[in-house]
Amino acid sequence: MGTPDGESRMWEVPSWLLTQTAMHAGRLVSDGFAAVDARGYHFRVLATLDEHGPASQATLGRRSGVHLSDLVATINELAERGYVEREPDPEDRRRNVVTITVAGQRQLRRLEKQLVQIQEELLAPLSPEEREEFARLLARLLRHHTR
Amino acid sequence: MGTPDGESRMWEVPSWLLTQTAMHAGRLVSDGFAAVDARGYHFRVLATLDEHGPASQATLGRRSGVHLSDLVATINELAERGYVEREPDPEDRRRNVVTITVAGQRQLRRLEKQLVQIQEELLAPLSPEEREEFARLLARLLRHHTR
DNA sequence: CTAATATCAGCCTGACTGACATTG
DNA sequence: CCAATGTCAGTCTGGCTGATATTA
Repeated sequence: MGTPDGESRMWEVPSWLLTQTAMHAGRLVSDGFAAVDARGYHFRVLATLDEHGPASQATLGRRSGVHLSDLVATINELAERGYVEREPDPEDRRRNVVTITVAGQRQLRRLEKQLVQIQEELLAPLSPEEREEFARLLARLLRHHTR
Repeated sequence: MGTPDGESRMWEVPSWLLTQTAMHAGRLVSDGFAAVDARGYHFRVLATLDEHGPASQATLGRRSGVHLSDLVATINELAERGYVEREPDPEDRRRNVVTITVAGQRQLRRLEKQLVQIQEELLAPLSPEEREEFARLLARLLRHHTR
């Protein structure tokens, strides 16, 4: 693949640079997570549970930004692996209370470690100052496009 | 959506900033292209045809970086709209020769115009110098991750 | 009756894999 | 027989939509 002729003009289009680079980042992330039998949603859900404690799926969805429908599958996967427990709430029988387990906390730490390493790989060619500038610019764009 | 609690720590993770921002960029691009009844692959294929002239699908795939399998569908769509013509190559009957039409060139110009406008929207909060720095950093990362 | 909650099935873009038939 | 070409079906991640059933 590399840089086929037809793609050459793309290197002047910021949106192209952005989405392409993001694709590589996405691969690094999903590969890194796959190495510990996880995927992106696992981290977000475990991190949210760890930070805020047990919650219903609806609350968890609101806090983590993961869609309710996706949350169902994610919690299935996490529960299968013993990283969370899903129990009916006796106070409101519509709800499931989801709780992170000790094994889940261990897994979260593994995921955090992976994430650090992934950032290193992703930003390898940039100096510390450039990395900061890069993050700063991205954050500004992201803030602007998320109201 | 905005910034739910569980996402707050994400704002320190460059890969997250990158993929999220790219998601917004991707939406801008596909919305902008959809406004002229197109999608991303259309631009890449039309631009390649315009730059290099008629080619077989295999060649076109190599030049544009679009996968052969996706190219089939893309050319179907472009041909339906009258933007390209697909004819069997009399010299090698395995091949189709794909040619951009005059209407296709008009469409390409529309897409290019959209693309310029999209960059403006995407980079709105950045100064000209910041935009350049941003593109420069992205290009360096992308080059590094594409061997 | 309405609202919240959980579940399930399905869609979308872009990149990609694998199978297959035709032709060189 | 092998290689190139075109086609088709299907996979994946993340973010969605919509329908449905249960319970408050």
